[in-house]
Amino acid sequence: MHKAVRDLLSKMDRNDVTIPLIATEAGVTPSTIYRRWGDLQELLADVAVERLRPDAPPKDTGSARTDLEQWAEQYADEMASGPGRAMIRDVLSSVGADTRNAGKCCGYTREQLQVIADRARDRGEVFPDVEAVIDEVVAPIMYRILFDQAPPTSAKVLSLVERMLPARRAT
Amino acid sequence: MHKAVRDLLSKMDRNDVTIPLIATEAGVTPSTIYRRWGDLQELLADVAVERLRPDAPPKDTGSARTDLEQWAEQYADEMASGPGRAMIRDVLSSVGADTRNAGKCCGYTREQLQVIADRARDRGEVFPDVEAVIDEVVAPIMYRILFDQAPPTSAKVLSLVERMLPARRAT
DNA sequence: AACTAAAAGCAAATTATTTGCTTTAGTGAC
DNA sequence: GTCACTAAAGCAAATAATTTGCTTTTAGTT
Repeated sequence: MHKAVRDLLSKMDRNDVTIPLIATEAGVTPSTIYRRWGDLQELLADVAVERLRPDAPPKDTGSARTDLEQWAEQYADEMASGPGRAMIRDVLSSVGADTRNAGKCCGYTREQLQVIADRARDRGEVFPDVEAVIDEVVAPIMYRILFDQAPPTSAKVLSLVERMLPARRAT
Repeated sequence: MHKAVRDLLSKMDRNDVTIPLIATEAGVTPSTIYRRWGDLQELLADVAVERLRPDAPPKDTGSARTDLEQWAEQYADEMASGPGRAMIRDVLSSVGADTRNAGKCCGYTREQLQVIADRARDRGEVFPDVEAVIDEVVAPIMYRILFDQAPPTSAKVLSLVERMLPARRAT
């Protein structure tokens, strides 16, 4: 079912996919989908959460600073892209008891940052608390993407990272 | 029309309001609404943006620090409440060309913060740039509300504010 | 008053959603 | 292996929402 949705989303406008369409694509009857998910919103949210799950830990670039820089830039790019924004919207739009969907995404981010933080500790580097990174790097990026006309530039993302970390030693 | 939607939202579950219902409440035919707004999402977004517009400038409490503290606490409370969260969701869910809706909300916030900043300047106080306040206070609050299980506590909000401002002099 | 353009009404056609009932597929007991 | 039993899926009819073409009203202009 998830595959059918992904296929359709890649082929057509997000506003044109309907449950009967997905059912046909998946070779299934619509009522099956209605009974399992309730409505399109929930199904799309489900698919979006899956697609937002990182498929690999952040790249190890040798230092916490560059790890975080690269991770943050990639995160910002992915989330600010058309598909990225659509997925975030889908996740946030699923109603009712489900703060769980959005919570999962936040959880993925925490896990990724924790990997970077653990590596930093293992190297003996100082590194801020993951929650602080969420407040000072992740949150501003996401806020700009969701509410602002222009997504954060690469320079902006880097400046957020710099603010988190101890001053760079002169080369 | 907006009034009809507000009345219905106060009476019943958000997931049970439909366009035909709103049309009846407003004494209007459904096709009128479909033609003007396209779908329920857009109409709800429209109403939500209106309700999110502040009805007064931030209270003048005598100092930039307390102005910002009080504003931030009220902002966090309103946005984290059930209705607040629903309105944010409605605003973010409106699709298509409309980053405009979310942009308006961001604009309201900017205006409010600018009032506080201008007052601070008039008093001769130092005060950070509004964009920095958005990054370091507003964004973390909103991120926690949208993605985290628990909304930010009052203490958390205050600590975000403190970080923005020059150290408080000992009394 | 007559003309015009935009908005609203109306109703038929289409499409999506819900629901009761039937069928199928999978699981464990014997 | 076969027989119940359960959970999920199919099917189809009923209901509800959405779209659309066309007519009517409304408000503004001459």
